[in-house]
Amino acid sequence: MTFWLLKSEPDTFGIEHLERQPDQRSGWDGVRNYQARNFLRDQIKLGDLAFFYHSSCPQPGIVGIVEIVREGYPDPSAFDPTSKYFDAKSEPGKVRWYQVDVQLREKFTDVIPLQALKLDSQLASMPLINRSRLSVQPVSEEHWRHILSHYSH
DNA sequence: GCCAACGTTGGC
DNA sequence: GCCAACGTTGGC
Repeated sequence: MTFWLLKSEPDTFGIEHLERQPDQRSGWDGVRNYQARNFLRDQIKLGDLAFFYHSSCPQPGIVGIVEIVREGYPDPSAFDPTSKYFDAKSEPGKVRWYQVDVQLREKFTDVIPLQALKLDSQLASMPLINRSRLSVQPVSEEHWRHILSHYSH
């Protein structure tokens, strides 16, 4: 069992969008970074939990928890010319990009702001804090518990 | 809108 | 294989 953090822009797909999906469940598509892809393809397992993180918005931060309900499988949006995630270099039959399916487990009543997490020395080693532009990242169990016990209610 | 971080591309 | 140019992410 591993913990994760998944970033998404709320203008594109925020936790409110997930909340409105049938069964509050959705594919996590559009990841176009190889390191993030490798996590999706190889490491994220059924039943793993992930923080849902809102980026590029007025209040960046953690907004809830999702559970992985399907492990890595090819992201069809890479092959769809009408998709904003279309990848012209993806050859048919050669899968480059993967997604998982997530289901909403908890929507926090308040955002846990990035601003607060950055001030917490216990969290300084999180990729969220010290590594830019990684949209899928592991969260240690220690950090997971720390964030839940100190910042969510 | 700016710009730092950093990943990708392509010429050599 | 190096590295400069370029593109994207994402906080501010």
